[in-house]
Amino acid sequence: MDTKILCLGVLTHGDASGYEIKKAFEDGPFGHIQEIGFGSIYPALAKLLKDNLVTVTKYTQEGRPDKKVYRLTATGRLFLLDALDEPTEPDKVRSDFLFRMMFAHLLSPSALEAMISERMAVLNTAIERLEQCADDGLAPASEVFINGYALAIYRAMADYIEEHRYQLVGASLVPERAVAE
Amino acid sequence: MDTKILCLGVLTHGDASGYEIKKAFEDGPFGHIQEIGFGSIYPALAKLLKDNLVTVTKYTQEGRPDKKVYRLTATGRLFLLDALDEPTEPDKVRSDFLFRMMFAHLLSPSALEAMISERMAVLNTAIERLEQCADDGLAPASEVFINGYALAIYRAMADYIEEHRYQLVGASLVPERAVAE
DNA sequence: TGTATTTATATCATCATGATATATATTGTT
DNA sequence: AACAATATATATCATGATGATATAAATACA
Repeated sequence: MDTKILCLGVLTHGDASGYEIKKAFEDGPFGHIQEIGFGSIYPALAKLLKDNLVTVTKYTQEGRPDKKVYRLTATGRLFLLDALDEPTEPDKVRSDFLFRMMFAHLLSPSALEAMISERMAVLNTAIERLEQCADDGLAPASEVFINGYALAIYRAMADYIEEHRYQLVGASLVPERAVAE
Repeated sequence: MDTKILCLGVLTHGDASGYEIKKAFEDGPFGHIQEIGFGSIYPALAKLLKDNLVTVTKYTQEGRPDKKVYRLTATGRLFLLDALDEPTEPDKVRSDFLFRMMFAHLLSPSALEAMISERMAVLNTAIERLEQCADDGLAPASEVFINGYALAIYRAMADYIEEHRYQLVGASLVPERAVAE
């Protein structure tokens, strides 16, 4: 599932520029799937254009750079559908936070507490935002499903951390006791 | 948080070869943090060695290639501690599965059902494995915390999908109804 | 007996990441 | 009103990650 397919996916929701595609993976409907950067998007769009999977229209603007709006072609739509038929790759996760928790016993209790509190703040912000857009009503079924899924996971994370954080902080305070037993 | 730091982290648990470091990120204690491949590990170990953050001992074996076992140096340990003090980067996720769910309305109901069922099977296998090693007892606090965290998330995913899968399959069966309303 | 998996390292082309450059309009703050 | 920060918009670059491939033999499994 490379950036080309991700771009084609966003373009099924309507024509878009590279900038708008990135936004779709930040706050937009694709926001909980993954992040992508300009360094991936612009080369991907160039390749898609070369292979006639998208077309482009330039809008010259005063002051700002030309806005290049891309549109899916019929070939591009078929290409996406073929990609969706291929085996689903397993989810990939990269958690800096969990890596740090592996070394809770090497951190000072205050540093550990700060990390956990910061993480809780991030999670609670995400939860609040999702709870608000849950009442929008008119979103398509897939978006409702994904927003609910993300909300369920964030809640599970926050609940678990809240309930078990003192196990970690306790272990960091009295490591010698665990060894003695 | 690059591969060098990840390798140093594993080496705090004891000397290891590149092969063993990879295993630690598959089934081992670092299994829920992220995946790394040989293509990242071997160059990272070479750089760590050059910077005197690790040492290496070669074990010549008959038939097999030399096993190169790496050991953390005092400098390496400090380097890791410094890295843990830097700001925690946000978690990164890449979900091929969720991307496909965004296009539930473009898939045949049977293909969609197959994807969801496969996903549930993967999740249930992971849950069973985690439930078994939850009874091990003698693991350090950090590993217990992370295993419990992973288990909570997998359960939340499986529960949510099980409860809401028919919303997606229903929408894929009767898309014309949603448009008409 | 034959096949698949595990042990073990290494390299390579391709792709992604994150930083940086450029330039202006808009919004927010003191 | 002046100033700073953010949003709009594209593009490139060095560095690093990914996944595939090569090599080779022991062990487990059918």
